[in-house]
Amino acid sequence: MVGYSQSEEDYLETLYVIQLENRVARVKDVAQALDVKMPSVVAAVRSLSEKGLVEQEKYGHIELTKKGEKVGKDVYKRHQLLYAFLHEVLGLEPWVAEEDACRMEHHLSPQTRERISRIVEYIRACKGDEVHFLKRFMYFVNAGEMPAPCLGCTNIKRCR
Amino acid sequence: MVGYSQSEEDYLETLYVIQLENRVARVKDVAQALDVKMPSVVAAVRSLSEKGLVEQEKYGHIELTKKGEKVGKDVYKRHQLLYAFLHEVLGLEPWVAEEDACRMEHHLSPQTRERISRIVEYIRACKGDEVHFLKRFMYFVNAGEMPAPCLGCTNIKRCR
DNA sequence: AACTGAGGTTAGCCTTGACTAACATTGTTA
DNA sequence: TAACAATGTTAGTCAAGGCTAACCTCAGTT
Repeated sequence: MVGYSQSEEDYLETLYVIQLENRVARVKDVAQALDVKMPSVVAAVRSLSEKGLVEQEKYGHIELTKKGEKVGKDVYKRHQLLYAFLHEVLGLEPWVAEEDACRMEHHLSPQTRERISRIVEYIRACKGDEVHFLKRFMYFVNAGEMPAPCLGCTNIKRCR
Repeated sequence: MVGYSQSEEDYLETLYVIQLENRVARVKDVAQALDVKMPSVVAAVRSLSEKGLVEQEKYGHIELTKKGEKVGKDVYKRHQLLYAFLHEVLGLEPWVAEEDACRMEHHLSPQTRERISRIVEYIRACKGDEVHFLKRFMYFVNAGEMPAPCLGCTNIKRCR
C-alpha cells in the first residue's frame, strides 16, 4: 500500500478520463494521450492488470477495475484542483496551468491538497463580490506589482 | 539544454547546500543527505562530472563547477520558495512543507514560480499590518471554515 | 472466402538510477 | 611505522519504463 508510481498514475488517470467521456479505451488512444508508443502501453497494462487495477481481454479494450477507477479518479481530482488553483487563483494561462498540473499532480500531500482546495473555494466564493481584498490580491498576483494605495479605506491600518 | 532529471537536481541542490554551509562535500555526506548508498553517489558524480557540473579528484571532495552551482542554486531557490509558500501562506507544518517542497521543487514552470513568489511577497508585506483581508484569508486557509461575518465593514459590499 | 491495413503484441534492446559485495585508499592511532 | 577503521570505488545486478522492428489479429472490402 505504498502508492503508485507517476507513470502508473498517469495511465490510470488517462483511462479514467476516457471512461468519463463514455469512450472505450484502446491501446492506441492511451498511447496518443500520453505521447508514448503502443508497446509501452501494452507493457503498462500488463503490469497494472497484475496489480488488479485494469482488465483487458487480448486485442480488446482496456477497463479499469473498481480499485483502478478509485485511483484514477483520485489522480484526476488532484489534477483538477491544481489546474483550478493555477488558472483561477494564480491566473496562469490555461496551457501553462494544464502542463504544470500534469507534472505536479503526483507530488501533493493530502494536507497541501486540502489547503489549496480551501484557497480555490474561498476565491470562488468571493467572485463577483466587491470584496476589497480580493481585487487587490488578484491584482498583485496577476500584475506582479502592488496596487495603488487605497485612499477610502477606514478599516485598514496601512493600505499597501 | 533540455534540463536536468529530478535525481540530478537533487544531487546538485545537496552539493549547493553543503557548499553554502562552508562545508566540504564528501561522498558519505551526500549519501546520507539523499538517503542513498555511497556507490549511487559515486555513479551520479561521474555522470555529473561528464556533463561539466561537478569536479572531483579521486578519493577527494566533490565540488560544483560554476555551471553546476548555478543549477544547484536555482533548485535550492525553488525549494525555499515552495517551502515559504507551503509554510507561511498555506500554514502547513514545517515537516510537511519541507517534504512537499522536496517533491514539488522539480516540477514548477517559471511562470508558476513567479506567481507563487508574488503571493509569498504579498503575504510577507502584509504581516504585522491589520489588513482586513489578510486575517480573513489566513483564517480561512488555516481553519478551513469561513470567518464570521464582519459587521463593521463599510467598504465591502458583502462580507462572507 | 481471401486480402489488406490498422491496430495490438512480442521480443529484444537501452538508459536511468538504485543496490550489494568485494576491493582499494587514506588517515589516524597504537 | 604498521595496522585498522572509515571512507571511496568498482563490478555486477536489478527494476522501471521507455523504444524499434517484426510479427499477429481482426474487421471490412473486394
